[in-house]
Amino acid sequence: MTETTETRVERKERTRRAILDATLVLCEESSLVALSLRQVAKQVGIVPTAFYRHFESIESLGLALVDESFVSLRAMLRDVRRHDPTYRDIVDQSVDTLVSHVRKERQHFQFIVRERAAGPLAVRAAIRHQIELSERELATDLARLPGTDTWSPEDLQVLSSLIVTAMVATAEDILVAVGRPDAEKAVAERARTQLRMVIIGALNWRSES
Amino acid sequence: MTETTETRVERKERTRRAILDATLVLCEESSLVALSLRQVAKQVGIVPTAFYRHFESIESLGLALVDESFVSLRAMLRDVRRHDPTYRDIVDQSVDTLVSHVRKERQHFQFIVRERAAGPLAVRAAIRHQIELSERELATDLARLPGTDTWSPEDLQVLSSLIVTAMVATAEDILVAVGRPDAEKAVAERARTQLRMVIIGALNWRSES
DNA sequence: AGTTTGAGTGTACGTATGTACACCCAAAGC
DNA sequence: GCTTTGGGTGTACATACGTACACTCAAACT
Repeated sequence: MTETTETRVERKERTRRAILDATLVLCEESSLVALSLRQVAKQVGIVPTAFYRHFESIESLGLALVDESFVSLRAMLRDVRRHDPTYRDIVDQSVDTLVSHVRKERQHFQFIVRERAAGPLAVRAAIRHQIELSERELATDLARLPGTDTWSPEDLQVLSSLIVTAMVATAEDILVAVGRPDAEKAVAERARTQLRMVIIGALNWRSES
Repeated sequence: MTETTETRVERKERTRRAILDATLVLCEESSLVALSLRQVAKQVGIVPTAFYRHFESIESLGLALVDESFVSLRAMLRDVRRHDPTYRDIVDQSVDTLVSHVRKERQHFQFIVRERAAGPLAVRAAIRHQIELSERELATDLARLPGTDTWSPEDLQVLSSLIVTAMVATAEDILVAVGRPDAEKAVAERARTQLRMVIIGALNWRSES
């Protein structure tokens, strides 16, 4: 018998976490907009009305999950940045990091990918905003790389938007392929090739326009 | 008084259409998985049980809408193909065609974009399959263009997947920007730049690997 | 003309939904 | 020690849900 007398805030935090986790589980095969407060409560093991002690609506629950998801996503981006930027290796590193993070944070990625297109309006807006922030971060990173000296800020932004789009699509494909190692490898290989194509296009860009 | 005595199949087809249209309207601010048969019936103006005369479930309704949506999408792709392939103009043509088709078939695009990520399993699978077909079609088109003679079929497939991904993302952005002409222009301009970057990358590809 | 067919109706059910309200009781604060 | 606070409970209700079943009635078939 582990007699851990919990403090009040600890207990509250624990059920809050349980609600977030339960929602991620339930969202694996549905979506926030098709999720009822009662389903969540049942999954958590609390009575429906207790839900309101933590969130005022499913929508605000969703916003909390968006914040949480992007915390781990930013951790991933920091991982990518930590490695030194040799042009060839940066691609392998980035894709590998993406694959492993999607696997580790499967539920969060799935949540983001799904609610980005189908969630409540405020949730969709929040995700769009976060992705836009990521694009800007990537743009400033790209600006530090050799060969981008002559680029305009606008073109850098456009390029990073293209890269983020491709990586989001790759994350989606990994989620579909998860559990089938050969399919996962194929997705990763394709992502690497696409990134290289984009980089080559970028390196030859200014000389063209 | 227009006394058009309808034939029986005409009448059936008319309510079937009404159901499809009503669903597209209701899906504009929600999703198939959050849609009830009764909502659809009410919107159409029939009694709930009458729904079953046309579809056996919301899911099969969704599959019908997927088919329908991709008919118009393929019409768009035919439009793109009709124009002669000068490398510079092909980009402008394609993006313009995309923008105008998304505007004209707004509901269908919105439906596809949303249900692709959040719809019932079978619907998601159907959409993935259709997009994969589009990628392959694009790949065979690309193979006919000058400069791709030395390409492997795999690389062509990878390239067209990248292009389709970018165009899907562009369609999403147009849907968000719709009604704000300046935002629409910005999205179109960005899509053009991205397509050019990709093409430049592609043209310099074989010499790299 | 008489019969069959089938889209659409109306009623009826068990179940799930969001939320209001009064309640409990242990940790927190005095 | 007594009071306050607040997470969690239980009951209750109006509403919405999917679907079963028995029905109508005009077009279609014979």
